[in-house]
Amino acid sequence: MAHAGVNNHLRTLRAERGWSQQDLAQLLEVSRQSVNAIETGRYDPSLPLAFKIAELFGCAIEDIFVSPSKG
Amino acid sequence: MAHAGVNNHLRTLRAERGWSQQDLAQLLEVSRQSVNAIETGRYDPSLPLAFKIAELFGCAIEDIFVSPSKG
DNA sequence: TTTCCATGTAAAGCCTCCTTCACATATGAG
DNA sequence: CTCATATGTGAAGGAGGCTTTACATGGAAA
Repeated sequence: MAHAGVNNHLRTLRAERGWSQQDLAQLLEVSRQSVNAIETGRYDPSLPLAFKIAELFGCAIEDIFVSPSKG
Repeated sequence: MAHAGVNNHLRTLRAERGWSQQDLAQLLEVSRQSVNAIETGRYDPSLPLAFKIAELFGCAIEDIFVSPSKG
């Protein structure tokens, strides 16, 4: 599979909280594989999932996901 | 088709600039039908397209797309 | 070593995003 | 009326997001 269109800091944010991918998956109500695929850059989350992630970490989508057009 | 997971203000922003759906589609490099489908709530944009839309209008994704968990 | 947990990944299947082509309606200009 | 523009939608197909099942690796602990 090709690279995702957007980079992200999900792994860092998750690690800061001491959560496993499984923990995060349950909080987001998605599968562990989905969390892993997003962290490893295999694909981007849907917009609703991106919102859910941002809400969980209490920040803006732009603080977690980084458009390639910006550094 | 069911309703999209996220509401948006795309139609308003586009109208403020006097752009047709076709105009906006060309600026975003997507089809006119995609713009229409997003405006009419048939589906959500992908995360990369949401970024592109936000960048075009010079604001945050959260300023255009509204998670249903918030009013 | 054995066991357990965390992570990475593959396959198959379903649903969503986005495309093109096509058609319908409405509105305004001439 | 005729013509052009703007919008809404349907169908079919390709690419991508997400699921479950399953297997592999690596590290920590006993």
